[in-house]
Amino acid sequence: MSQKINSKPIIVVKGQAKLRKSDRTQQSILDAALDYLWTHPYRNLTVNELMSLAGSSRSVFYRYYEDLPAMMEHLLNEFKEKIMAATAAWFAEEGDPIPLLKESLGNMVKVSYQYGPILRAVLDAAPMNERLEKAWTRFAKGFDDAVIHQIEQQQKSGLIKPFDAHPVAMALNRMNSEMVSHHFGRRPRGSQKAVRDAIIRVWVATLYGDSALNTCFSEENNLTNLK
Amino acid sequence: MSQKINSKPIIVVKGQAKLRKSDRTQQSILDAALDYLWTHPYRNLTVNELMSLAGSSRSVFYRYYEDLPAMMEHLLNEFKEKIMAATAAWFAEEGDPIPLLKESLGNMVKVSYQYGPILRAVLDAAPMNERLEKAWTRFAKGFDDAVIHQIEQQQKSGLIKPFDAHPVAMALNRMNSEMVSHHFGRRPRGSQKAVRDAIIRVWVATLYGDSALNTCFSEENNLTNLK
DNA sequence: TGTTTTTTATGACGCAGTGTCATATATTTG
DNA sequence: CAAATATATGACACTGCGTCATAAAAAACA
Repeated sequence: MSQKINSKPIIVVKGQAKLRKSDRTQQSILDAALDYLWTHPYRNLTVNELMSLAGSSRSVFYRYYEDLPAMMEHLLNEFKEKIMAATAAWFAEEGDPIPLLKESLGNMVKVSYQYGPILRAVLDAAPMNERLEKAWTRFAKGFDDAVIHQIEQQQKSGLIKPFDAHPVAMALNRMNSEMVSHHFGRRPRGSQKAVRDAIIRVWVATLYGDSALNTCFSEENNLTNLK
Repeated sequence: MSQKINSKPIIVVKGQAKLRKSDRTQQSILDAALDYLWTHPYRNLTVNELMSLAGSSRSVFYRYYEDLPAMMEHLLNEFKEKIMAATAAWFAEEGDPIPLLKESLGNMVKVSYQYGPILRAVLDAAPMNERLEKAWTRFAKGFDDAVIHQIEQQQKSGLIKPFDAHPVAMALNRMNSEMVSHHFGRRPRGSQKAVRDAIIRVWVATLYGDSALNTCFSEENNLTNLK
């Protein structure tokens, strides 16, 4: 069972916000986890190893998280917020859908590049643990539903040809997560541009046709220049 | 370490090919594994559980496989052969590429439908074990390379527009494995037709453009009718 | 067939990692 | 600075793994 942690307001000393000990400990655990996951696979992470890096004894961990998958779920939720904010454009339903889709996918790639190991570790860990698997499934389904809705909306207005949006949305989303997890999940990371271009190509060709693609890749200048 | 298993020729009794005891034991292990994986996730499979189902004691298992991931690698290799044979058409480089691609993808879906839990279990187990992860990576890379080659070939002949084939091939292949693993990996399985149509749509739109798609889904009759 | 040789199966062992205590030590509060 | 509360610790039992020495059996030989 995960324990209750005191979460009273922080104390302010000399104008510096001083966090509670518990908050600092928790942060040191998360920092250690991130550090570790940038260079090692999730499967090799043990509570012992993690807490040595974090600078506390093993059993302290269980005061903060039920187990490692629970900690990963925490990291997944942080990632979720970032990715939701980053992809909002296409879902906003106002403006030209094709540039908006490009923007959303580009931002998705950018955020994933930054938080790569979190996504990778979650994807790696999910099949090992029922709770985390469900958390990931919920996250993915939320995304699927949003994309399905968007496709169906634009099918009504004739922008997208009619087809069963459900499996296509799933296919495209799974492709995205696998691509970014594979390319950005561990150092050295792959090329952001190559991944973004490939993803945009597949999405745009599938949803809007290859004519839209031409406009897409002829004027590459309007994309932030990335290495 | 995995042990050496006697592999002398089989004995024939009363016209019936009688397998060695060791062969029968190994088969009973694989059968039990398959039975199990149709209804339970890989993460819950223990050597104890498996060998109870197979009808031998736990340590017998280690005479046949180094560990569970090694057994999964064995199953992956069986799957690999089936899927290679099933998708040969598009790679054969003779005939009209678009119907051939449709055929290959359709067969891929059909075979995956049949051996769903193997693929799912391999994908689930791979991140837990370095050896199996490498085996899966090798398998996936082989497929990627074949698709890359095929795309580049058809780009030269002008059939496919020019773009970086590498990440696109990867994206499409990962999409495929995630889709079939998700839909066919456990009972009740999803609709074969929905998955196949979605996959074909994305591949054809991406590689050959949406004009090719029209020909594709207007004459659905030439596909074997599946539920 | 019966006997020897080889193959296959078993239960017991030590190991690594987990999650949970009762207890000790810090930290915050008044 | 003392009381109250929150946090950290080491030791414990438990599960599943992989490896033995040894027992049982199947196959080979005669």
